[in-house]
Amino acid sequence: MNESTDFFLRVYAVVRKVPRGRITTYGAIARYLGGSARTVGWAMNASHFQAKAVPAHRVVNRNGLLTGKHHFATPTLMQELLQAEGVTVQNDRILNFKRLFWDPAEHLPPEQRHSG
DNA sequence: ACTTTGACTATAA
DNA sequence: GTTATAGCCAAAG
Repeated sequence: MNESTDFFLRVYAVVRKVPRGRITTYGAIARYLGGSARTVGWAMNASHFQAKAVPAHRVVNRNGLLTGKHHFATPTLMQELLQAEGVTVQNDRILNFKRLFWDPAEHLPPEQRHSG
C-alpha cells in the first residue's frame, strides 16, 4: 500500500465513523486528513469498489447539497438513504444542515489510525 | 509530458 | 443568490 492509496482508506474510515442521521462534508474530511476536498471526492468515487460499504450518502458538499447523488445506483438513492436515517432532504439539499453537520476534527482524535 | 475533467472550497463582484 | 476566478490533487485521454 502506498501512502497515496492509504489516504483513500483513511477517507473511507472517517466516513464510516459518521453517526447515523448525521452528515459531514468533503472539506471537513480533507482538513482532518490533511488533504484537499477534491481528493476526498475522488476517493468517494472509488468507494464503490471497497469490500466494506461506505456510507457515502452522509457526505455532502459544504452547502449541504447532494452533489454526489448521480454516482449512486439511482439518482434518488442518496436522498432516500438520508431520509431513511431521519435526515430531511428538500430540493437536493439537507435541511438543518449546519445542525446535522458532523465534524471529524471535533469528534475524532487527531490523525486517526487506520489500524484501530 | 500536457490537457481536460471532477462526488470541492474560498473569495470577490 | 448567481457568476467568475483561483487553489487544490488525482485519474483519464
